[in-house]
Amino acid sequence: MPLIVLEEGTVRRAKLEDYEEAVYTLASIVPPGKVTTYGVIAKLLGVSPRLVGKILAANENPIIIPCHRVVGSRGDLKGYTGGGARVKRRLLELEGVKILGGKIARNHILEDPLQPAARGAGR
DNA sequence: CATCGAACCAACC
DNA sequence: GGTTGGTTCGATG
Repeated sequence: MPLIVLEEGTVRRAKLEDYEEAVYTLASIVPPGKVTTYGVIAKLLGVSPRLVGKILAANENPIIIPCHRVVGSRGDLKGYTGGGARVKRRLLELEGVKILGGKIARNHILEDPLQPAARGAGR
């Protein structure tokens, strides 16, 4: 069972709009200079990574939603609407994210936005 | 490392 | 009922 939303005693299947809030929130808590992945968000919300992408793609608040801070699981930029992945890379670099060979350094990827700085600079 | 194919979840036609 | 999306992962060359 994917997800059930309760509303005043009413149950229904989860809609994309129900995930929007969660996805946007997770994306917005990602600090500058760091990024998260579609897979992570998807896992946290219990949805498929593509859904996350679709939500971010359909986000109506690209300004308050740093959708460019969401990248592929392997550090790939993947797509980005509103200019293309080209712009995405530029934005991330401006935030302080290091990108090598078109891929983001692993140390910039937050595997869990809910637990930032899981290991600090480490090791 | 690059490419191919299969899985996921919901929306759309 | 079938296809598509800002994906992901495993197997092969």
